[in-house]
Amino acid sequence: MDMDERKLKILQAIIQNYMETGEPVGSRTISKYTDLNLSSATIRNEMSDLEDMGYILQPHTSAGRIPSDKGYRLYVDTMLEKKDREVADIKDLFLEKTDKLETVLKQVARLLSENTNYTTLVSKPKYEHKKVKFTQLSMVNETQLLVIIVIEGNIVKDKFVNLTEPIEESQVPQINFLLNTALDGLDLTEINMALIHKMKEQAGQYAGVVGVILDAIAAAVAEEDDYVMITSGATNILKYPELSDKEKATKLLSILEEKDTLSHWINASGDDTDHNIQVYIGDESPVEAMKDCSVVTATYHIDEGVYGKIGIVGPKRMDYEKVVGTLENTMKQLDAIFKK
Amino acid sequence: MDMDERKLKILQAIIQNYMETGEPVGSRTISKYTDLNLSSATIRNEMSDLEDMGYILQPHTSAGRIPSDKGYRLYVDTMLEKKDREVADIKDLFLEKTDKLETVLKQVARLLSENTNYTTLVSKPKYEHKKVKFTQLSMVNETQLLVIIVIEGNIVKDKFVNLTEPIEESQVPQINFLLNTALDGLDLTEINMALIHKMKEQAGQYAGVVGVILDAIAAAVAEEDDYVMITSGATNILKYPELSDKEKATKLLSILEEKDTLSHWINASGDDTDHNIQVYIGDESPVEAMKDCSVVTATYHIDEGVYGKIGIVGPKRMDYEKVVGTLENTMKQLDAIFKK
DNA sequence: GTTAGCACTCGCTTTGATAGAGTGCTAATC
DNA sequence: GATTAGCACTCTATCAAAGCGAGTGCTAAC
Repeated sequence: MDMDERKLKILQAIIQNYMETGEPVGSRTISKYTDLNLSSATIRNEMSDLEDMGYILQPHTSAGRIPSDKGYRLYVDTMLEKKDREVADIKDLFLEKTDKLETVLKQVARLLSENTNYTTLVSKPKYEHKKVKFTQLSMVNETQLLVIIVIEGNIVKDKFVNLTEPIEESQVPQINFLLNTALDGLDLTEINMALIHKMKEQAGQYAGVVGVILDAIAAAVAEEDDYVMITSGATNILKYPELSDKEKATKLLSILEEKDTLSHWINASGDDTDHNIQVYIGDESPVEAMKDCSVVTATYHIDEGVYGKIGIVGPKRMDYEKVVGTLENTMKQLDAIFKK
Repeated sequence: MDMDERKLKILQAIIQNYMETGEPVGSRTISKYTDLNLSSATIRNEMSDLEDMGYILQPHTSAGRIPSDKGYRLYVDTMLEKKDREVADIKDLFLEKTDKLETVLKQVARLLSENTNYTTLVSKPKYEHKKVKFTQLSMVNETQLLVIIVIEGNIVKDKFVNLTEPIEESQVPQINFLLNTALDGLDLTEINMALIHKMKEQAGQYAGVVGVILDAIAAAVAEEDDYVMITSGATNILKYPELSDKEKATKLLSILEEKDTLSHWINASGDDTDHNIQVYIGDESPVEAMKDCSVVTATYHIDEGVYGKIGIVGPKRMDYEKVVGTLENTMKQLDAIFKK
């Protein structure tokens, strides 16, 4: 038994109807559904075939059919029509290019979740392999320094350092210079024990201070894992009956609140240049609690090698056309903003 | 009709039983409940009185009684026993005093929500009336500067500034000095249009640059409102049947996600020195969506005049003793850490 | 003042009956 | 050979009736 044009049309009709209503779709519904003028009996035969092929399934004997994961997959792969989706101009959110990246990402997340009525995840960009642009030391008092580290992509990290022995204000510029010459152009991953050791040796009289500062820098840089996911519209989950029973909702919301699992997964998927859009349907997602959801992800690029991901989570019957379109548009806008 | 010892005991028994089970409490239950050896009939008479006085109410004619807001209020005001509550040492969360305040607060929130099984809110401290400690300019490239502002309490703000005309590296220290002399010891609220105007005049040849920088500083300082609430354990809400029906849960979780309303309320309540613990039962809370909850708040102090609030949100039948005790202990620990 | 006893109320659960949506199969039709 | 009308069948969802049980209020006795 193989697929033909008519079966595809019927499958599409089932999926579209199910997306709107969330109820199993019966043969009579499809029969009345314009275009293909077929009786419900014929549709029934075709549906029976589609079920055998695994594209749809029946919740119980006397119910209509709903799409299976395989059905959705076919739909997403071959039946999506691309239309231009309007998204409010992100540029307007971005008052100046100097604004905090985090603020912008939060607003993008909010925009997307309000626009789609699904939940939005945004991962802050990873900058593992970025280089140190410069560091800046400031003296707070004679035993405390403030270290500022600026990384490519204008990411700013700050850290206070308590010194074991007091230093003179006049020494600060020298130490600062020492640090900058040593760290200039270094990859963040290169700031490790070996480097710290080596630099201490070169630091001569400042060995002690420099050691403490480097430790602080390493700590500050490592801190990035701290808070890498932004979520918005988590409560949208509760709008969809198939996700909102207590047990599922609790699991989902917990996962969203924790952020750990998500951030691992979403970052693990790696850089797929070209801000490829990926669709994970049900079990295709590696996160157990999301097996009743679909997730659409996209990659945005801030700078060469600095990228993050945006994900939209909704029920399997989410409006893929809208979500994919909206994400594509958003990516285009983000790229335009960052590329300049 | 007035209150006597016995009525109080009965009320207490009702409340405690209801807290455990969440079910209306009947006269027979209380009758079997040790101490006061009274038959269910007597208890019934007393309960009828307590109902007339407004301390308890009946969901329907043939059900037991549940405490009213007034009942809880009496309980909280007069019947709480203080016991020392153990909370994991917060000091251990705090690896060094140099750690980011936000990180610590997040961990405190998490600790509290896990400890109590309720939802925890933490507001970041307001620093409206704090003074500028110093600013530090760094040159990124010839038309871009990085401004760092350090405020009392070691709060660090950063902001990139795009210049309309390029400057020389050698000018940066001079401008920096100019800024520092002018801003040193200023209250943040004093950084306003008038000041900016005045400073521009004094800045002579640097008027343009200084103006742009001051605007940026004003913007950076204003940004604080951005993200002042931390929440943890929001999904705990769903553990309590009286809060977890779809409608209530959606409202509550939305409020928690938005954070705006909460932050207004929790900050509006002002500084009540002595980290006073406040209990809001049901309607006593000004937030409509929380009328089925109770909220316990406490104030922590980071520094003279720099304080934030911690709130714990749960069902009205929350374990007030535990929550109040835990919060008191937590406050003591936080104070000990910050005071030194 | 306390308590035993009893009639009564009311929500929750179970049961059974019914309606309705949908199917699969068969036989007739195109 | 493909399509369709027709029918028996299945399964769920809904509703009412019945019974249960927890709890009450009141009265009369202790």
